[in-house]
Amino acid sequence: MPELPDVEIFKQYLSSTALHKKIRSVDIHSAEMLKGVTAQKLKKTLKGERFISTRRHGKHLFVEMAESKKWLVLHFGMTGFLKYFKNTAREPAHERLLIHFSNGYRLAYDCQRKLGEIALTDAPEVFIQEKELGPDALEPDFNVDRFKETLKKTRAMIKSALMNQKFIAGIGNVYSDEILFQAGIHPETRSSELDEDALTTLYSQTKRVLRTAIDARADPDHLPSTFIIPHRHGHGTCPKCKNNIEKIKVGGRTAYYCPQCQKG
DNA sequence: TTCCATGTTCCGCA
DNA sequence: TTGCGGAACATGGA
Repeated sequence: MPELPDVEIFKQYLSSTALHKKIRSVDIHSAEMLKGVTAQKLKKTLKGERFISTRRHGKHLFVEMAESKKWLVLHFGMTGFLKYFKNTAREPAHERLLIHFSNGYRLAYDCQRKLGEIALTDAPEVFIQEKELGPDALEPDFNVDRFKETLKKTRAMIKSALMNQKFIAGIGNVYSDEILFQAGIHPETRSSELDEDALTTLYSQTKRVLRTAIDARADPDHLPSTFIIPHRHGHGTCPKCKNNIEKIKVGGRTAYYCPQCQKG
């Protein structure tokens, strides 16, 4: 489930495995996932390089190269993840990009449904601007005033507004449900109708939920029992009031919420 | 077999 | 004109 917390974990994973190692060769299995760069150009750019640093903005991961100073950009769609391995037995099933290092290890970008994206950019800032991405949900500069300002100016349903990457980068379907549950706000509430108190609560819960998820390594099994995410499938019950969780469509996406605890 | 899924983008309508 | 909301996209599992 690659939303902000998941991508943060991918960033930590890549940083602790694949940095500073020489890239011997690159295999591109699904060239249609490359955006704005040809397979030939990407291979040529990566070959002989070393990754030296990583950054994350919302759901995008940026990996800097030592020589060219360019950045590899990875977006994970609904099903993407990374795997660093040596044994072919550990090779994932839907590799779209495979980077071979001179130490014999490989870094696979696996994306079963191919809704992710592989790109190259001169700088993360340039990419973020071109994509018109909003501020990262966890960046310190994104304070309560900017959060309120952003959400007051749209009449979209609050769940849709939280998921709009041009407003705030990093929140997807699953964590928007969690944030709204923790804040006690109904997902279909019009964003512009939220009062100051509701917005203040929503802001602090946005930060808290995302940080808590990162601390849990974005693993649903490690999330607090007070979270709704573990009860998000099947016929779950609310961890606060024990009533049944409702499943509805909001802006075309599946939303789970507690009708008792989340009022419009 | 049909439906549904955590992602973004595109198009029609208000 | 702008922005919202549903459909489409690619693929596979229930």
